[in-house]
Amino acid sequence: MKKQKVSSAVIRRLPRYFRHLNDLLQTGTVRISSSALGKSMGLTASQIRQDLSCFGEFGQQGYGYNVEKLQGEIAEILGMNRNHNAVILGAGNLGRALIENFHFEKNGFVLSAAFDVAPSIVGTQIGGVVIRDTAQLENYLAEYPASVGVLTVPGKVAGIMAERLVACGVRGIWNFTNMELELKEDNIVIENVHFADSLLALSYMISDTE
Amino acid sequence: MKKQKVSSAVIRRLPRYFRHLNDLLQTGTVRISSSALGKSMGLTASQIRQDLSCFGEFGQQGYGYNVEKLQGEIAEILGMNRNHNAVILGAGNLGRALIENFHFEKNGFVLSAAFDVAPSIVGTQIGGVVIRDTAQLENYLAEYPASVGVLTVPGKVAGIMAERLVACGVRGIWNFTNMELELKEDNIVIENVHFADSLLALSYMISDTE
DNA sequence: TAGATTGTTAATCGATTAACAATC
DNA sequence: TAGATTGTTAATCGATTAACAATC
Repeated sequence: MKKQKVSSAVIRRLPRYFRHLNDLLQTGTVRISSSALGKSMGLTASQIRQDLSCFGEFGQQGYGYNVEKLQGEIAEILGMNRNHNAVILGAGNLGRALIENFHFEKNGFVLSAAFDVAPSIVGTQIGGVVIRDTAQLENYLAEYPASVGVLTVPGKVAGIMAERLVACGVRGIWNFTNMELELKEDNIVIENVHFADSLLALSYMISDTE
Repeated sequence: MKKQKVSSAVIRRLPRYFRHLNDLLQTGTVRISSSALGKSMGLTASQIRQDLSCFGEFGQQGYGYNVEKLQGEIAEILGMNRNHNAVILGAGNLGRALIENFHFEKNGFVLSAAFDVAPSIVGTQIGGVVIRDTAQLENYLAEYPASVGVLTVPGKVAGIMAERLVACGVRGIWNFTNMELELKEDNIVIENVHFADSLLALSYMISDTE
């Protein structure tokens, strides 16, 4: 599907396009030009056209882009229509926050299960999702494969759990632990959400002026 | 302190340097060369030296860098020694996850208070932090100023709460809501943690190969 | 001292911006 | 049709990498 090697800068902008197009749809906007979209997102019109041209021709001269169509195209590019399944490992505070408040389905994912080691919560439900025993991870994923594992476990077991997920055929790991995962396998995608890195960048930026 | 305009790419790498140097300290490593550090981080030696040269001269020819000293310098650059205070707005799942599990103090921050609107939790403590009534935000911050506000409130009040924080003198906002904040004020730093953007980037990357 | 490694300048590479012919 | 706006090619800008004199 991909025409060429797409740079990571472009990939990181795609979800923002999707989000902004969503907003436009909400407000009933039917069409938008690259320059108008750019203005609202703080990008140049050129950059938007250049970005989109990595994937196809979605606009029309003299008209611009149909918002709904473009949003659909970007959803497709992002892989939102592939019925990706996800499982969460670790139903502590953060795991629960994701289970209850994060809208997996709005992002094209089905959260099929969550796992934890604490007997007190195994078997309970959170936000409609059953918490299973981590010991059952392999059994479960053998029956119900998932493409993404969400790591919200304590850092010290992050590496082990990551390898277990990969052994079960997971293609990507959404890593919320503060550990840098180093997998033996190739071609597994790791997406880190390092809170500390984010806060420290903020710290730098507010400490800047003096 | 800053010698020049530092690019955002460099700023984003600083926390990673800090983290890796921490790991090296843990394992008792005393010195390291740019090439060894680069190898372990997946960067070139050139890039590391180039990055560090934005801030000063921290190495020694023929020797490399003293790990402890370099870590200290980067902590200083990141503003980790400035006794930044933070307050959390919204003690739902995500807010609680941050209060209980995120180590603000390891990143140079003091989490001084949390706020919520739910009468059922106002006045209680979570992980040693008192949950206060959001109505008291202005009173509290007038007495105990904070440099960063953490937004873990529902998206629909994110904008309002952000403006209230800014009016109270906050310099930066750590935004965990899925809203794009647009402040009236200039020179306020917004650091977004958009879970959806992160998952969608992962979705793209695992959907890539076919 | 000789070997190692820095900080920095120059070269290369890639990403962003500008320009414009094509065309709705 | 005339005006608007695309997709794409060329120009510019910035970031990464390479090279090397300085020196510990």
